[in-house]
Amino acid sequence: MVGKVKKTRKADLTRFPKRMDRRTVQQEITEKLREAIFTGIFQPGDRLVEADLCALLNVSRPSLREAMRSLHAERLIEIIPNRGPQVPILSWDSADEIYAVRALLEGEAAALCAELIDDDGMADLARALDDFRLAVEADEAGGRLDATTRFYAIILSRCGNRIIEELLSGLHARINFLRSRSMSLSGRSRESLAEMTAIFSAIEDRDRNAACAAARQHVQNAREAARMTFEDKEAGEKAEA
Amino acid sequence: MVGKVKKTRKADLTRFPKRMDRRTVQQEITEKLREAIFTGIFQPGDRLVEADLCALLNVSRPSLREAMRSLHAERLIEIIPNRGPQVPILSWDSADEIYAVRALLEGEAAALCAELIDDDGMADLARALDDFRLAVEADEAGGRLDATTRFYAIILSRCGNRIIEELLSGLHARINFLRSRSMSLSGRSRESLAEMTAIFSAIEDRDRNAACAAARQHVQNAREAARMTFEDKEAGEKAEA
DNA sequence: AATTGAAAAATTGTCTTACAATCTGGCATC
DNA sequence: GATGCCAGATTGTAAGACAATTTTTCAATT
Repeated sequence: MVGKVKKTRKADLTRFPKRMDRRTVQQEITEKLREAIFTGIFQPGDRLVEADLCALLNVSRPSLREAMRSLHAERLIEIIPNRGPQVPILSWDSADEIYAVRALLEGEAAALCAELIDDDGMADLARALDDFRLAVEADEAGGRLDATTRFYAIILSRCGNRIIEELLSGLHARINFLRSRSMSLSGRSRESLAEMTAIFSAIEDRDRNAACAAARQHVQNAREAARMTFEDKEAGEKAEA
Repeated sequence: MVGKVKKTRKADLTRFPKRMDRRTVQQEITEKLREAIFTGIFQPGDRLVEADLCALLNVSRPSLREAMRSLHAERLIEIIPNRGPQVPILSWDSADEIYAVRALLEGEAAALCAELIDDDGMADLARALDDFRLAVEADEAGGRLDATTRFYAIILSRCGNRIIEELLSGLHARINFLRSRSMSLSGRSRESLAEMTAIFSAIEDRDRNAACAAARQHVQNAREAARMTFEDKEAGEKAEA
């Protein structure tokens, strides 16, 4: 056996996807619940009662609880022992910290993207930006959020660093409800358009530093908008009490 | 009811910890398994068979599977459908991406720390650095890793941004086995000592930019050391085949 | 009227058992 | 040496059960 040479070479098929389409029940639950939190069907502070969700989703408790653990590790829910899971109420301080890290990571992503993106990617970016422009002019909230999400997804997928992509998508999920709230502030979408255009131009020019600065600026402005909705909400709650 | 004013004000006790010490079974399992991966008891590529672990830890399968979902969401294990969980084999490309993000985040953490740390924190940092120096001079591998971990934990806990702390501890867990490997390279610990001293000095001087640069440099050097152990290992594996 | 205390109900944490679906490895066959 | 098939191992999922804990209800008390 030693020193023997193989005559034919075979492909390493160990990593070939066996059943790509098949998704497990727990995966489906996790995705559905994540989506529900993401879109605001479950509001911050809502408790997620296991029995209710099992009945709703038609799954067993063990499967549901596994999904809960996944969401908990993603910080999309918090689990208080003997009390169960609930959607966390994000303080402004925490949200602010998330915006700070977003600025850092999105700046880096834009910079890397400026160095790495190809013509295909630029075409995709241009299309997303155009869609956003159209949605702003037509004043369609849904279209704006969708186009923004696509715009960023393209940058993240082309920045050459999957870890950045992974961390940012986690952070985005945690403050998504703020994004939809602040994006509806009057005038915010036109500012957004200008900022995103700046990012686009910098990437088009392959200007690493400009892309970083533009992306950071965009996050900083989004942070300001979010802060305003936070203050509004707190004022409203005080008036209520 | 409307317009009525409360006569007395009571503390909001809803968030008071009811039973701080009590930990659930699933929490304990998760921590034990995380620790086992962290310390290398489970090697990359190892499969984690549910039945075996249940017997080992004396817990039921549902509890174990919940723990697995947590670890999966933390990317400490991967779960292949119908094949089960296993410790991921990190490619150099992935590790490299992690080092890039570490440089970004640890640089920012050091910068923030330089602005925020108080005298207590500096004293803690000085102690950790001293311990590291002693461990280097005594050539104690365990002591070095321990002191390094403490040094960084202090910086992270004092940087004022919990998200950075959270993300970095996740990244550290994923490349911990590389850290212990590369830290045993000859001469690496003396370099580390110099780099950590530079970080310490910059923070002591409250020099934001210098702290950031020093921390980034430290990560870059650690990356280089890790790359070498990767090449060694690949060469070794080729020779074996 | 507000507070306290205890019983009742709801909910979670955990284990056990069960079984179908899928993967793995060995054996016979070509 | 390749192919096909069967048995064993392992995972995915469900259902049932029960103790521990929290929350609610409601009457008794100050």
